Amino acid sequence: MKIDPEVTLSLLERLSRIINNDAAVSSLKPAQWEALRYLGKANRFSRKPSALTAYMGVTKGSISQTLNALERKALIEKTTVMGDKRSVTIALTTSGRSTLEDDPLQIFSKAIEQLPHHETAKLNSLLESLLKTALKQRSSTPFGVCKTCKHFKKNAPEGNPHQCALLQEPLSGEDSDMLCREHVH
Amino acid sequence: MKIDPEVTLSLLERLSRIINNDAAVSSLKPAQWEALRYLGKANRFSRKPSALTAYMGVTKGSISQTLNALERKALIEKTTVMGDKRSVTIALTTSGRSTLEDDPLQIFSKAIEQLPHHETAKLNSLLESLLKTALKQRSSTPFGVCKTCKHFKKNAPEGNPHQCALLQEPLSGEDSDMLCREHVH
DNA sequence: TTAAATAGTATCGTGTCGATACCATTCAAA
DNA sequence: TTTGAATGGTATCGACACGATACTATTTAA
Repeated sequence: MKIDPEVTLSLLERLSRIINNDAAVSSLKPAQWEALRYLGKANRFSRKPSALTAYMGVTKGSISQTLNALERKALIEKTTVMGDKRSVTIALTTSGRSTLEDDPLQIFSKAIEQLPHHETAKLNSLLESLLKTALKQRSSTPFGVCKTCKHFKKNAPEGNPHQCALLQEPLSGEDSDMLCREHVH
Repeated sequence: MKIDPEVTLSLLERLSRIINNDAAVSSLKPAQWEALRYLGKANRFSRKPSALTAYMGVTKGSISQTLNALERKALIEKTTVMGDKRSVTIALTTSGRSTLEDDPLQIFSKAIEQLPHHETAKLNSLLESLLKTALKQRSSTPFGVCKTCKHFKKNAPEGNPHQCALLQEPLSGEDSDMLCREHVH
């Protein structure tokens, strides 16, 4: 007996709509939520408009607007990075960080937590394979965390616990758990 | 060891964005695609603006606009239903039906088809439980197909193969595979 | 030293969404 | 039977999201 992909597709579609529109009620719009979430877990090389552009898969113009909105609401701060005057680094404000605590997406957290662990792992790998399929089509990248990256050098010799071999930058333990735009498996 | 729901959440979030924005490229916008998809698989009691409103979880004003757009593009047709002059029934045009053939969401179909069947079933049930959690919060309904409904009377006596006990209406075999707003498990 | 690439911003038009106001029609209750 | 509420839809407004385009400033390469 053949299982119809339609069913799965349909479930994904409805779930997507809900996740993407959670914001309708709250103070932030969907794109703003997603940007804020990203900025909350991206490492310092990746808290930039260009990285966010790649992550969200929209044009830089749109990102610029979304970031403007977040800045007007005092949830983020932009600072021109030293070394390259064109570039901008984004930091969450205290207010931004506390806003993230009330993420409407958390209603799903409980549902996910209630699943048996091995099922969660299974779900993750299935979702990941779907995501990869889609990302491949738009030649985008999955944005993993440093400690699972090819360039991650654990316990690098020079004082700092770890290091990124690609960017030649030290990584703290906390850094290693953050998303990076350069992530490679 | 505890598995972090963050990971699952993050995957769902990105997947949602992609699914919800697939439309950016194509001729139809996300909301229009979703409405068209729904209308393509909803039974005759459910091809109405009010049912679509419940399905998509947005206000009737928004639905009205989206349907206007689809009508302008000649993908659907509205006809006032006999019996209640306020009510409207929507039908896909030939053009609408052929548009559905090129649904951008189909890139996922292949990925899903490649999964082992028991995994697809597992994925479905996991997604379904997540969806239900979210729908419960907004006191909405899952919109199942007739043949899995409490009100479904298989092989009803009166000539027509099946029947809906709630609406007291005959159901063809094809009908029984369509979505209904009245669906109850 | 100039040309191209890069990082961002600004502006426009279309679409989405909630909110509100509105219009018929149907239904219920007095 | 009238009359008032509920129902099913539409129209319009303002905020935001998005792609497209045009633009600026800086960096890099030739």
